[in-house]
Amino acid sequence: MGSVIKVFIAEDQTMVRELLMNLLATEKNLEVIGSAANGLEAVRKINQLRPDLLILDAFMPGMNAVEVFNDIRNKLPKMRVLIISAHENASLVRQVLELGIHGFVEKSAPMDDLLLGVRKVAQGEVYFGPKIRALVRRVAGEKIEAMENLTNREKQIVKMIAESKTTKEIAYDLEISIKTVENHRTNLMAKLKLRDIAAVTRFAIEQGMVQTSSPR
Amino acid sequence: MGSVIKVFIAEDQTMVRELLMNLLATEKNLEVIGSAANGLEAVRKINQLRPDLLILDAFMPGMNAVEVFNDIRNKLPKMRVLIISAHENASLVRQVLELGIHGFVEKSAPMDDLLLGVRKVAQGEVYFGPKIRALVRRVAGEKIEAMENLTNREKQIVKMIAESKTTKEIAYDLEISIKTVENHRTNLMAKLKLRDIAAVTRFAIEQGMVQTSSPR
DNA sequence: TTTTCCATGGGGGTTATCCCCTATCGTCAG
DNA sequence: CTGACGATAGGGGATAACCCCCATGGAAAA
Repeated sequence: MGSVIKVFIAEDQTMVRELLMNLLATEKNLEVIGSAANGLEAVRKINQLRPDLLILDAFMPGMNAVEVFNDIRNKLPKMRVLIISAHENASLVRQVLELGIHGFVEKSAPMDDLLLGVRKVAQGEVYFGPKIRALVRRVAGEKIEAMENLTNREKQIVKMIAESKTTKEIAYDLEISIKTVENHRTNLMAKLKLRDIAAVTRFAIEQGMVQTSSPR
Repeated sequence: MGSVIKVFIAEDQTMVRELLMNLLATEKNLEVIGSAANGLEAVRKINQLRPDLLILDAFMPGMNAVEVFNDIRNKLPKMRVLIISAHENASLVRQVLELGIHGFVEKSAPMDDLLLGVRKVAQGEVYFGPKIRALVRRVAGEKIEAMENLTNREKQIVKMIAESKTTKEIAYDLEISIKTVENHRTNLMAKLKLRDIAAVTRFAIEQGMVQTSSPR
């Protein structure tokens, strides 16, 4: 590969964004062609600029990395993606693996690991930071597995329960009977081995399905 | 102030830490005398190095900024502290204000605001980033105030509810009658304007009273 | 083609939550 | 001293949550 690789940076933390831009400016073969500080801006600019490599912060205002990726993957199937994240979130890591994203580095990693990740992913290889590798090993099981056992309907209802919706309201919203919602609730709680609404709510928050600052 | 200000940086994100160290190295009057990537390491080194200015990440592995500050405030009462945070957490901002910390800048703020914050706090002034200022205005009233209106008994019970304890279990644990617990629950929910367990759970998590990974 | 899984709906019951009330006793501030 | 507040305890009732059970139709997998 002799040509220059066009890089786009999507990162809401100004400090990190600036650092990356300065850092990559000194790299041969790389050219930073743009940046964004939130998900929507990122999607718009990426579609326009069509970079070869996207460095994407895991959590940005509005959209997370997976949502951004889903919005652009079909339009730019050859683009390579490196996720950087402040948190080693098990659920996110799993989604990232499933989506076939090429790299994931935690922000607490040494700078060398970050640069290595950028270079590897830029060259078409795959790279995961040390903590992410450890997490992938450790986490193969646990709640993520339980989460996978939930049907789409059940996931939908977990979220609504954690948002303080009552069974009646859920039934109305989904246009199904109260009894069906009760059955789904019973089944999902059994699968997750949870016994009450408080536990379901904690689970949903942990999985990033709802925020603490939900309505009501 | 003609003398050189000794700065210590506590930040787990390597990128941000490196950026700050490089950035502050070019500042006159400032000298970076050390850094740490987690709370314990920070406390140890700060006690040893006795910096004049501490730049402290809000959330680090093991201890958060408030815990670190509480550990060192009495030993180094004249040290100035600037918090930097990726999240604009209402509860944290309130604690920070109460503790008399001198500055708080969000990581998504422009670099100019960050540098301004460092300079102001270093010079003995107070500085809060744009989003933090907005948050303080917006939030001065809402849930934080409500939280303050809770009695100790009520706070205790909020926590237990969010930990999936039933009314009966709470009554047993606190050695009071079920009816008293119900009354406390009713009162606290009215004060917080919450209508069900899911909302109480989200509130408790938001306030840092419980973790999502609670038992059960 | 069976079998398995999912979504749907219901019967029937126990327990917990949620919402009104009233009331006593002690403490602390005005 | 009086009034406000917090912690305690209770009555009574409506609704929601929680836990079994069973059944059906469709889709997907074996």
